[in-house]
Amino acid sequence: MAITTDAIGAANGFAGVQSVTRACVLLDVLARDGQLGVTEIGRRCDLPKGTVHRLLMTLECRGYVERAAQDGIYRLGLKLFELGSLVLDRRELVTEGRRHVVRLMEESGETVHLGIMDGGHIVNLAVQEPPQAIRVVTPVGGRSPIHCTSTGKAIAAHLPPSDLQALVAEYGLPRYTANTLSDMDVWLADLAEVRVRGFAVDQEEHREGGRSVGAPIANHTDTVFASISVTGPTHRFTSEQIALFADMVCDAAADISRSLGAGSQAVAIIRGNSRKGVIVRE
Amino acid sequence: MAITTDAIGAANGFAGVQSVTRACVLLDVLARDGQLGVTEIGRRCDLPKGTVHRLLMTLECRGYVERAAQDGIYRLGLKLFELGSLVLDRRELVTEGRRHVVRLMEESGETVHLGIMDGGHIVNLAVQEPPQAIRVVTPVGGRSPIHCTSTGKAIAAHLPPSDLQALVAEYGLPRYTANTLSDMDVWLADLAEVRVRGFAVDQEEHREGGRSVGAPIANHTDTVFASISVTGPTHRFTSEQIALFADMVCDAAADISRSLGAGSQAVAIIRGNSRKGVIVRE
DNA sequence: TTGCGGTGTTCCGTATCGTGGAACGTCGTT
DNA sequence: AACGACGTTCCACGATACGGAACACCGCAA
Repeated sequence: MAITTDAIGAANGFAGVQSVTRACVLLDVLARDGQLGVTEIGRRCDLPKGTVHRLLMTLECRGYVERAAQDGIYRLGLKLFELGSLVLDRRELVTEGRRHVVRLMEESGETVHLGIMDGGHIVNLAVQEPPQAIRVVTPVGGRSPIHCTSTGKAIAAHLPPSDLQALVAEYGLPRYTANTLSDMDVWLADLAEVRVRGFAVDQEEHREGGRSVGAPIANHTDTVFASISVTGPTHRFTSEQIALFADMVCDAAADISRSLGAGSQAVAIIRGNSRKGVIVRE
Repeated sequence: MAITTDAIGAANGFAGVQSVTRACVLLDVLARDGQLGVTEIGRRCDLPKGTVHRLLMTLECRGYVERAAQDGIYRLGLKLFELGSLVLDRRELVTEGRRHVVRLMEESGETVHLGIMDGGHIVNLAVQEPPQAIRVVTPVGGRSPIHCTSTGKAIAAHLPPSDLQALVAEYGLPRYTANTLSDMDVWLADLAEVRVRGFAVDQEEHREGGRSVGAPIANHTDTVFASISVTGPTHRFTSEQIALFADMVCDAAADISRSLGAGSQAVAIIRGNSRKGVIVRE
């Protein structure tokens, strides 16, 4: 499937500056498919060779792409890494959250994710994997769906209904496993439960054999904008374990929120009204 | 000073696609100065408001920039973080090197840098800081000069003379401290010494009060392309300590090179012909 | 309230600029 | 030697981005 120039929120007519949009598409293609030649890139995004070549040269001048010395194969450049690192530096969330992420990993012995919402998806800002043999691996910077992960649902639960409608209208509730909540009403009911409990649970809704527990993080304006979660194989996520993990995750989320300046009432909401147990689908 | 649209290697006439180059400049400005409004960005890169606004909207559609909800202030977007993370995933160097970086930090008790050369500078791909109170802090993704850091000199020492000439012709040997080697001949002599010893030493040449020891890393084509170093305050880098650090750093560099598939003769070169001591400038 | 200086945003005629097809040079393979 | 596939260069055309100016909106001060 060719990556198109359709913009993210292009319901309106604005398509953006053509060549800039195209340059972005080239980067998307390189991000998805690794390293490619001019012709191949042209094929994948329906552009003539000449155009692709010109755009790539421009991006190369700026360090956004680079090419293997001999064969003229292009790949993403270090400039992107440089800019990407700057993005995180500006987000106190990561500096504040990192030690909690590590501690939570050590406490739980499972993979910990710290995520933020961006354009209908969850972006993993930090990941800490346990030294376990069987563990979940998700790359830093990777994106996860919002409707079937505990990080996603922890945030979604605190979004205004209109935003949820808009999100679902745009992305739908695509099915990943047999357990994915792909019905709007069921999903909304689950989110309501998340609000009551204070934490979200993903029971193999995203990946077969994987469960996770996540809690929301609020900032100084008392708005939920991020979340933290532990993830692991189903057999280590029994009802009792989930209850234990939930306590740890909520504590961590509350700590991070406080250190970001969230008010005590927001923290109380995060911690949930009741810690009633989770019914595990066996 | 306004950031211009001059390309990196624009000795030739090719200036790139105008709007793409401009978009890159906008990102550079945002990277340097944090978050800015449309007018201010326009001022800093000499573009009319309308143009800046149109370009920013395009970049926003793609997630390369984002804006605070209320005030229309732009900043770098998470898409850049996403792409930046991918750049590293593709570089086996980082996955192979990270555990060595951590081990070296623990062994030495000092800050460890893993760097690669890009466009006349060293980019720090990984940094590990010790839990010391006094320590060197350099952000991941940050750039360092090549002529006055141990990471830089470790790589430069194994570059062909013509490349060195070209680098100096373009960037010069700017002085950072009183110790900076800013004379070409002196610098080349230092690099020759690096080749003999197998490791490079920076004696407050980059930062007042900071010393570092670095060794080159070769890949499967037996080409030096990266380096690893320990950095710390001068008082912890005596002649004896430097000798100890040098052993550790060279071992780590050799290990990483081997795991990247470097041949044994390349590793031998990296390890240097003689480990004769370093004369410390007091 | 009424201005004012500062934003961000939109508009539209113009000519600049990017476009893309086709031709070229250069490999490696048959 | 001929082919195919690649990256690169070229150039006339016209679509496209440009940018100045007008607009809308705020917060502030008089």
